Amino acid sequence: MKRNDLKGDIIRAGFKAFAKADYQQVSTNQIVEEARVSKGLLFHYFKSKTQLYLALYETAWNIIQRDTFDNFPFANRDVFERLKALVLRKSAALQKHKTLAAFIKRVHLHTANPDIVKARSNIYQQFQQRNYKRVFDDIDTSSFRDRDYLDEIYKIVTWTFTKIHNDWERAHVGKENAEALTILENELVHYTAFFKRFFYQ
Amino acid sequence: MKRNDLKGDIIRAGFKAFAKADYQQVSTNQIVEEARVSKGLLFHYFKSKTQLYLALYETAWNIIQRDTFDNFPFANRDVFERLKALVLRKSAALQKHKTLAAFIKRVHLHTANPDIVKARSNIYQQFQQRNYKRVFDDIDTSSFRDRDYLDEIYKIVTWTFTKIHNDWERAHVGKENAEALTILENELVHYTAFFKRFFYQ
Amino acid sequence: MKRNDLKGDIIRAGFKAFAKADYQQVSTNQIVEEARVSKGLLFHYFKSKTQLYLALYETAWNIIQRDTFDNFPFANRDVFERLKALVLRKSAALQKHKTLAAFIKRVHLHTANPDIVKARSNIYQQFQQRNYKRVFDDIDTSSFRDRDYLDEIYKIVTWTFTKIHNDWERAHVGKENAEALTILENELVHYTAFFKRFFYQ
Amino acid sequence: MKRNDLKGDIIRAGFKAFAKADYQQVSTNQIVEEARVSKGLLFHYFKSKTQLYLALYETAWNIIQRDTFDNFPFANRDVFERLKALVLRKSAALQKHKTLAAFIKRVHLHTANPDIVKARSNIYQQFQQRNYKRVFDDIDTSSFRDRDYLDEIYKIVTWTFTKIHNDWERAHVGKENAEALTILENELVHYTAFFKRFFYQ
DNA sequence: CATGAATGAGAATTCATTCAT
DNA sequence: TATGAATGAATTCTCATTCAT
Repeated sequence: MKRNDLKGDIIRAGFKAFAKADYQQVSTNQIVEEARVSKGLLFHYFKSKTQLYLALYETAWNIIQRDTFDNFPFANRDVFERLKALVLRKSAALQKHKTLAAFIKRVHLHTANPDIVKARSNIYQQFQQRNYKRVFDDIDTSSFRDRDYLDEIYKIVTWTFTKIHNDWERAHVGKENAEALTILENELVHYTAFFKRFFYQ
Repeated sequence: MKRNDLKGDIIRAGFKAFAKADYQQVSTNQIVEEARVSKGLLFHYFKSKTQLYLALYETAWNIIQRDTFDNFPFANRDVFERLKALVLRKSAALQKHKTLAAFIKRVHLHTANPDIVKARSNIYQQFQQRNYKRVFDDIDTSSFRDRDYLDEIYKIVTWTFTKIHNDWERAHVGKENAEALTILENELVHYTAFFKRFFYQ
Repeated sequence: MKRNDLKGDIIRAGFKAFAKADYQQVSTNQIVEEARVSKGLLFHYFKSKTQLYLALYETAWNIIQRDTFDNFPFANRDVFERLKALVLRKSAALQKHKTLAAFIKRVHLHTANPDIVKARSNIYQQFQQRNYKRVFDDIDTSSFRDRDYLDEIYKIVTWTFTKIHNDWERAHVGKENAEALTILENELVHYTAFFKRFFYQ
Repeated sequence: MKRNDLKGDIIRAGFKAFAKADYQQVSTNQIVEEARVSKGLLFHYFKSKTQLYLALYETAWNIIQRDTFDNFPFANRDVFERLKALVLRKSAALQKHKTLAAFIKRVHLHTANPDIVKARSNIYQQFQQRNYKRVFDDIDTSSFRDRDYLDEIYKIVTWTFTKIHNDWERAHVGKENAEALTILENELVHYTAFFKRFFYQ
């Protein structure tokens, strides 16, 4: 742990600024002032404002992912339980890191710069793929009624949970209490039971 | 019809520019160049870029509203039919004025400037109120089974139609054919029948 | 004649600065400070530093050309005399406008920016063409021994005079006295006589 | 031969960069990146960008000089033959080291920084003096018709050969074949014979 | 109503140089 | 020797707004 983590200061200042305002609206001046760092240092670590923005985005997902998969119940090899845990833990992580959550939301809203849009969706897809690879790894398929339709089932479950999560997020936007998470959990538990009933023997 | 409608030129150039790019992204220079008008004239008619933006927003809704209520079937005093017509005609108007539709969508996405956000939602609410006042004016309530619950019924119908419209819009974003409108109409017709069945005698 | 010719001030400051130092070495800051003008005004009149540079180059040649052809002895329809006058008057004009001469020399030395190099040589060629078109207009060819070789003769004379001028310029670089011009004139007179002797009847 | 010749890497990278672009145009960053060396090391070996530039210039001439005088025919004590050999071997050395040749040309074009201009011409003169001192050392003057005019003769020959070399260089700029060198040699041989005829008994 | 000259703060980025390790 | 973090002034260019005419 370095005494002077100026790069970290820049990153933190960047999250703070870009969580509150749009890419365009935030100036590199603001960031270096907030970070109490020279103008040059920002461009020493990140070769442009755009690169900084994208690096922050990647860092944000890294943090969320780390929290999501830290102590993840991989022991449970049931696919529905795993997906439920993924959605729930990711939501919890985002609620824990409010600045990151706000930042990520803003990045997704950003449409002005096409290069950013493209790079952002590449980064996002990479994280998604990596997550699902881990979640679907070493799944126990023995309980399934009909193993010929595993792919379809996986997709339907993934989409359903995603939709449930999105609706919940929209409904609880800005709210941060634990109660909201319980509501989400109940919803997921309900559908998990539903899926097991239909797809398991 | 004036020979030189320079204010109109500014407005048209504004719609064009702000439909393609965000508030921040568009410069007043771009607009006056597109409008082939002097810099000063823009600030003569609109005292700031923000005021221009908001004036355009108001103008956009005025145009949509004019189209919506031109030849509106006020003769039909049935509340469900009127609401159905409102939604349908507004959708048609937005499909007709594609630039305005794109512009309005962008304005609603804009979050950077809080003053703009506030003023925009005031304008929007005013239009909504005025619309519903006209639609609910001189309604024939004689068919209702129970007139004690009119308020609740009105709200439910309004919300339902709004939701149907939003879902339809998301599903047909960018598409512009008449077929899409027919789909919306069928949906609305279906629910109109439904409401009549339950709420009328 | 405007009281406040700020654009002119920028141009004069530009000539002064770019005559003393290379394109890169001169900052737009220096120029606006020298011209006592706001930063924005430079970019109001010239959309970039490069455009300013090229506009100055064109302006410089315009001035030299004006001086060269002001009261030009077009009455004399002898091609050799005209060419002699062209070279001599151009040299005199450059000696009169020392800053312009220094500026032009620097522009020709500039090799760093390929866009500038290309645009500069286009401008230069245009001026050359225009000059020669005027000089060769309405020439009296009756004295020529053999009119079949007019093109070749014109070229040889032009090249010879150009070479004489270049050698003279290199030899008298920086010197500014009238004596130097006399030397050039004598040289040109000498060759003019030579050409007439061989090419006229 | 050291394993890690980092100073040499910097020098090579410097030649490469400054051969392609002007002093101003090349950044120390470019050089250290090309040399795969840290920023600090450049300033450890060369205390400033200017000092690096001048050190490179001196190094370049050292290399050219080494090649020129390696196996130089000092056995031949005839002054004309020695001068001929000097010009010819220097030209050959520059054709062999194309990057150095390009670099030296650029340095000579540089006018922006007066300190550099001054220091560069000092270095150049030193090399010239040293060269001529070696060439004129232990010359056999016994063949001369009249030894009172040795100084003048030396100067005339030196200037003549220099002029021949310059003209040849301008005519063959960029060309790199051995044929060009032969042309230069023939020219020099011719004038050497001429000088001997007039100045020897 | 109409022009466009004029402003100046502020934007992103570059760069030679220093210095602690 | 060797690293690369750190600096901050300087660079070109943008832009909303004002104002005299």
